Amino acid sequence: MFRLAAKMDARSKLLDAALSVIRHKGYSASTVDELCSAAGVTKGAFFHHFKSKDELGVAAADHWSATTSAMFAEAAYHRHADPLDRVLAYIDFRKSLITGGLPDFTCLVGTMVQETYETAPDIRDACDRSISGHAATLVADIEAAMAERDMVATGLTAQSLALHTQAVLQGAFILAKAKGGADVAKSSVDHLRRYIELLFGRTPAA
Amino acid sequence: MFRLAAKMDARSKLLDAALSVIRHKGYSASTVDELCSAAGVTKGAFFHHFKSKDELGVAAADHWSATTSAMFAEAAYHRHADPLDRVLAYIDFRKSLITGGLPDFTCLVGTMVQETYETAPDIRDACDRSISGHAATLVADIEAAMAERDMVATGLTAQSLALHTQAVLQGAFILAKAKGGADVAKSSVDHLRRYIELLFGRTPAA
DNA sequence: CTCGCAACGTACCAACTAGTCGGTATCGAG
DNA sequence: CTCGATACCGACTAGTTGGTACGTTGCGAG
Repeated sequence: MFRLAAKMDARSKLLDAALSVIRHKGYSASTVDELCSAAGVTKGAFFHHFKSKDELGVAAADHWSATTSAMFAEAAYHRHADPLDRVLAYIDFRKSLITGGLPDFTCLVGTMVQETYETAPDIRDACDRSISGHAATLVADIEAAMAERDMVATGLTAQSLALHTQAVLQGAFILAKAKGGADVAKSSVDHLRRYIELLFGRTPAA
Repeated sequence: MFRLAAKMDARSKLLDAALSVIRHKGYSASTVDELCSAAGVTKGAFFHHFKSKDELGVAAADHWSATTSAMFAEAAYHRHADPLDRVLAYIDFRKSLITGGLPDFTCLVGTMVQETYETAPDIRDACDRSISGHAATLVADIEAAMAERDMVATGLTAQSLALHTQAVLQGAFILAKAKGGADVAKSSVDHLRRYIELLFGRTPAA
């Protein structure tokens, strides 16, 4: 039979709990027991669904990718006619997401990859898939915007600019965590927007 | 008597070891035992110098600040006559540091703050001091460059641009860790340079 | 209904964790 | 020399860690 999960099963509860707990405390400091109690599930259920803590880490990153990509796919910034407008609207959308508590708007995979890039290659790969996969959704629009302005000869690639947007966002989250507030992050996103406006020859707003 | 430390004492060895071990495995995953054996020191020495693991975390962040700030103070990028040239040379310098293995060029405090921003306020503050303090060393040059071009009215502040440079660097490190290579990071630093060139009305090189 | 299997729950363990505690070595002051 | 203080050692502990063993429940197939 197929698995429509009308009722939330232990696996889903664990994955959702993982997103929250790991974003609060980091991956290593998140214990299996804590993950279980946050999910309202016993340890037996945990190791029934995941062979190890690391396997949950991979699944959590994949779950994060699925959740966020669904959210961005539905977002309104795609509706602009001009490709550059879509890119700028994406940035604005990202900025609008920076609200509430730090664990609510920071990135799970950005946090996890810092702790696991050397010790858990599977998790690192899952984090890379998440970040690079999301960046890839921007490439087409950036490429179209570049083509309209024959910027191809500049040596600058759409792929590299797409990755740069993610770097700025990840860095903005780190600064926000260090300073304990969201303002720095928003300000950095403003700089990113201004960069793209300047790059594509549009006069910055403010 | 004053403490000239002709011979490396246990405290210094522990701090140096901490920089290395934590950059490899993150803060939480770095155990006290491992820190000790990496430093060639016993556990007794550890808890003689530090009341707790968290206290070492704070000391490690401070030690990182001291080490890096000494290095940047001596660097050649200060020697340019024009303030904007100094800022751009700083960026080039940062890019030139991105070589070798990932644990060698990534940032200790950027790694630590992600794991501890909620659970260990003392460590978070130490990380903030390190990042914000380093950013502050750029403010004067950015301000001078802005003044020369009467950019003050734009609402853009030197402080915010200085912090943005750090955000880009931190984000570049995360991307590098995710992709397992330094190239993404360098590319992001190139974007940062181009932004500043465009912002200050200088034609980008490549 | 029975069978079988996936989805859990409970009790448990070996290894590891941060931190302690009594002891020793060294060194400068008096 | 003695005295005291600082630096360091290493065995120990109480609690925690990821992971296991085994029992129970529920549910769809035949």
